Amino acid sequence: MSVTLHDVARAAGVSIKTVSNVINDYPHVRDATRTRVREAIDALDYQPNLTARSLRSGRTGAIALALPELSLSYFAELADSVIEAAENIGQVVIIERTGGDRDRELQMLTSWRRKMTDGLIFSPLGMGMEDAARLSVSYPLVLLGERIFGGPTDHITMKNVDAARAATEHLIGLGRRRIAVVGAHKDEVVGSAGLRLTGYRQALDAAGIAFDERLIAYTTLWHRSNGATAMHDLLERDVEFDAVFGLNDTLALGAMRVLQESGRHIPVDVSVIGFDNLDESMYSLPSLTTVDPGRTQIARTAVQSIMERMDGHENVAPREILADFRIVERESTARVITSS
Amino acid sequence: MSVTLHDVARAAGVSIKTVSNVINDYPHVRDATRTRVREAIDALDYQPNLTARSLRSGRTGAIALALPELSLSYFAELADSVIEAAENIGQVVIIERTGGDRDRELQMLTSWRRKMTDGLIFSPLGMGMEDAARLSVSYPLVLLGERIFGGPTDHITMKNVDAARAATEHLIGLGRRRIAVVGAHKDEVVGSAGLRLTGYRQALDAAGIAFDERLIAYTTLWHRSNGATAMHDLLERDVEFDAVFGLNDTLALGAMRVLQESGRHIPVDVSVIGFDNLDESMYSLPSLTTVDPGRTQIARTAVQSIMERMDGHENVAPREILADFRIVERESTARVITSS
DNA sequence: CTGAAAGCGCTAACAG
DNA sequence: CTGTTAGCGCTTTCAG
Repeated sequence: MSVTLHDVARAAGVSIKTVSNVINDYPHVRDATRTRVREAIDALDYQPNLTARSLRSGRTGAIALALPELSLSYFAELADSVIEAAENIGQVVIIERTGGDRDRELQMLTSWRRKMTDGLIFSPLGMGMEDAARLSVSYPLVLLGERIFGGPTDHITMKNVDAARAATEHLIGLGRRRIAVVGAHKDEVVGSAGLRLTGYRQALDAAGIAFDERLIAYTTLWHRSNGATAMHDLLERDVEFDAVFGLNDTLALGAMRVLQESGRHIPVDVSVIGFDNLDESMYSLPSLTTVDPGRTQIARTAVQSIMERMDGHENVAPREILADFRIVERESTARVITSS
Repeated sequence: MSVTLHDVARAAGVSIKTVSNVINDYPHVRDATRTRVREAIDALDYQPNLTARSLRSGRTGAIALALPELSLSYFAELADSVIEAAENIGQVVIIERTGGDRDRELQMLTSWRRKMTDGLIFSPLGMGMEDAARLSVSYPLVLLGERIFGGPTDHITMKNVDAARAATEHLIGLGRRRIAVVGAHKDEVVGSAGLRLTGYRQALDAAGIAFDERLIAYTTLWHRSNGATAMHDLLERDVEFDAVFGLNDTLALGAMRVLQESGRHIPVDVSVIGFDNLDESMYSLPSLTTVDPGRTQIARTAVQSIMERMDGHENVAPREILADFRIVERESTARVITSS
């Protein structure tokens, strides 16, 4: 079997406590002893049993991350960021798929399997405001996303309204006045779509531009194909527009594609902006201007928050943290020099 | 603190052994006792401590999955499949990022953190054949991918050569004779690029079509933009072609894009096929014909293999398992009815 | 059919 | 500065 503290202790001719002290960098160990123990550890290739350590310490060193599915780019990149942030502080991440299904999300919250983790970073898609109370759990839980606000836990999300407003203002700053929106959800108030549409309207209002319902294209899902279909709708509607705000990058990419097929040139005829700053947006043709919603900050803060709640901050009031956003200017909104 | 076996035992008026028996569905428990214990469990909302169970049983219920990064769609979807497969048999998955870096991959193999898992599903990108011996480890390890063959562990991968050959034959079957390849790697023999190019050449040979070096476009990375750039190269090369084989979907998607911009119609002027069957290939315009490399089967088999190696099959000789592939026909290779 | 008790490998009081 | 010892919560012989 695997080598234990006892084996090392015997080999080094000390007690297991001393070995433990060396391993945990406990200061009061004589140098000679320390090196002797170190040698024994190396010789035997001793590796601590993390399970035993967990049982003793009550910590597992693992964080659960529950999200809809990794085949959605946004969540894949979110997971990547969370794993990286966790790794930086020596934690590992267990990923759980909910499929965006409300029942599975609720189930997740009380799952046995959660017991092997120190906390849960939870990104629901199916749950709504009416489920907020269910987030009251006895372990560190951090909520992500735009489905539930004002819940009983720390909530880390992006400045959807402000960022969408800034994105729209960016287009307005380019001289655009007829700005189409791709991916809106009918009658949604919270939720990414609702909040971002609010930001859009705020920017319009501030600039004195009238809101035109005909410029809004609705989709239920946010895949590339939905962006494409929405753009087809817009083109058929025969309404003029000189810019497009894709409510996320995937939509914008799909819309951009159809725009180009229709013979319009981006960014000369139409400027396009997205939201999410996915990796692939950097590589599209033209590259896509987008809103970086601060994913790494969200990930880092989420992990940090779990750790804080673990050691003593259990009773601090729930916090609402909004990550800083940033417009990433790329080719799709380049200023075009027109010869006059 | 949390409720333990003792608490339940006390509440039910039995010993902890009996409670344990009930929890583990041990058959020889009197019905009356069983229900009494069940009630106590419900009343106290008892949940077993998985860490303690792990310490005792020597199993953690978690599998590690080491891969380059989740922002690459292929790996995101692979991870999704592995998580799903693991979930089906009650295991969770810890994802580790290597960035495709050889040193980090080697490090992964001996990491302390691996100790919290029952085994490792390992998808290297930086390591090569010369590192095969490093895969000799004392825990269940399953190798994925095309970097190392004939190593000391179970290896699950796809039929790269056969599938690439079938993809090429699919194009030939459409009447195509000048088939360009996007994403080749210079002088590579193993590795996805090398193997798939071999399959391509086999199909050509079998059909009596001469290999033309000018139809091969090389790229180092396999992003969309690389597919686009490669296609630009091909077009500038001024060489005729009537079909494109993207060595993966991402490349094919990028290439398709540039083809369309150049005024060529897919599939009328040029047929395009990819490799990987990513989710997004279903939603492109036109939708992309591709090779489904059997990702779910790979994931399922990998998880299964870890479990088998855990209980007794330690000494079975390493197996090389190739998943079944399948051509997924979509619009990009639709047969075009030409009026003659 | 059920109970007592040992022990998985580790950490942390508490002694010395 | 180092050793002894008592558990963390569970499973599992071994007795009854």
